[in-house]
Amino acid sequence: MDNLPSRPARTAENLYIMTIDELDARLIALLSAEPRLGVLECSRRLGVARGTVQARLDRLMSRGVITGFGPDISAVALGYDVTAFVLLEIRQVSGHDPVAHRLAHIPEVLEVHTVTGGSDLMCRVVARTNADLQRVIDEIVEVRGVLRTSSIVALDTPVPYRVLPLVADVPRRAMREP
Amino acid sequence: MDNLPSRPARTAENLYIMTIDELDARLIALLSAEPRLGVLECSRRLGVARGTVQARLDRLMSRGVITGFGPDISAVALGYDVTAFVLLEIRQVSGHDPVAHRLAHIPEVLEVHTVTGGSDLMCRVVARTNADLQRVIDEIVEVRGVLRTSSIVALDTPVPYRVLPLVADVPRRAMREP
DNA sequence: GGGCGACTAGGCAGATTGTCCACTCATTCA
DNA sequence: TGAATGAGTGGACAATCTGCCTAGTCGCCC
Repeated sequence: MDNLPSRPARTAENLYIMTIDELDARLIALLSAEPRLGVLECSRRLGVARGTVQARLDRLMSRGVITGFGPDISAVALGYDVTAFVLLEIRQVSGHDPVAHRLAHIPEVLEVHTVTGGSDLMCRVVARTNADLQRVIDEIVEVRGVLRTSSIVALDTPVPYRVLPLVADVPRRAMREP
Repeated sequence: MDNLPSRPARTAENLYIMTIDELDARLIALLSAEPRLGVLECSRRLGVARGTVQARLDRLMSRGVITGFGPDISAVALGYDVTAFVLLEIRQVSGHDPVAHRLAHIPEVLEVHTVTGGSDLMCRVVARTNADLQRVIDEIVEVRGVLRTSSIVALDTPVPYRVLPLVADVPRRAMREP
């Protein structure tokens, strides 16, 4: 039918930045909604041949758009009810990486970014309780190279992490732009 | 062999907060490493019977520890190279939720939290370029109820989002604590 | 002692996977 | 214009896995 290839838009290093087409987006949405679907069932739902789904999946994975199908773990279900973002000021001379590397050894640190603005690093941490958060922050402060921290506690998460709207938007945007 | 049940630690509403045991942790780690493994192959790798793996998986899912196996999408691979955290100050009278709801309509907004501190909301956004980030922020500012924003741009992500260390830590912690 | 939950080991029919093939259609390019 | 190329279709194959079931063992708790 419509034979729109999802052509690579540009190359950076050997990493393809690609524009996905509408079928890719539908496939991703379908797999997000019912992740345990097999290739065959996907092809039925999408109304295309099984080989097509297989090829699309292979391409999405080899181009790095889909990085995996790892199980999504709920920290809350494990008893970690408190989420916070901790901004770090660090001793600049030693650089960011050694500090980030040491932060990575704390299990409650789920994510670390180097950032612009008044701080140098920002990390996302979880804890079991507010008191437990104090313990985690203490562990962070003890990391060599960390000078100061300030925390932003997340009280609620009205929009949990999601990428689907973005995925759906890419083909639309590609449509509008030549 | 060791017959440690992963017993529910406490109940909140009808949501079980559970302590997982070491086999659960190994299963999650295995599935994270090779997500497309079937139940049978998992049982071989873990050295337990197929039925056990099946039962463990069912329980982890029904208790909400594993919330799904959705495909992990790389925003970068889709051309969204810029990540930023935007702190919002909002008109308090209208409340957080209406604003969060409107923010949810912007595809580039990947996550929204209500937070403590000087700001009211914090969201994680992505954009294609710095100029594109300006566009996204403009869209956010235009949301009714938003008074002011300040942005923290993530330059690099030395520790990308992960939960595995936490998962591995839970059985250890349960070991230490009575 | 009996009940209960978790685990092992095995069997079975049906469905799915990976991997072929031949063929069509549209686009690109010499 | 005509050949080559890439994407998709529809079908086929053996090998494998799934969902579901049974029976028996082990450890724990009332």
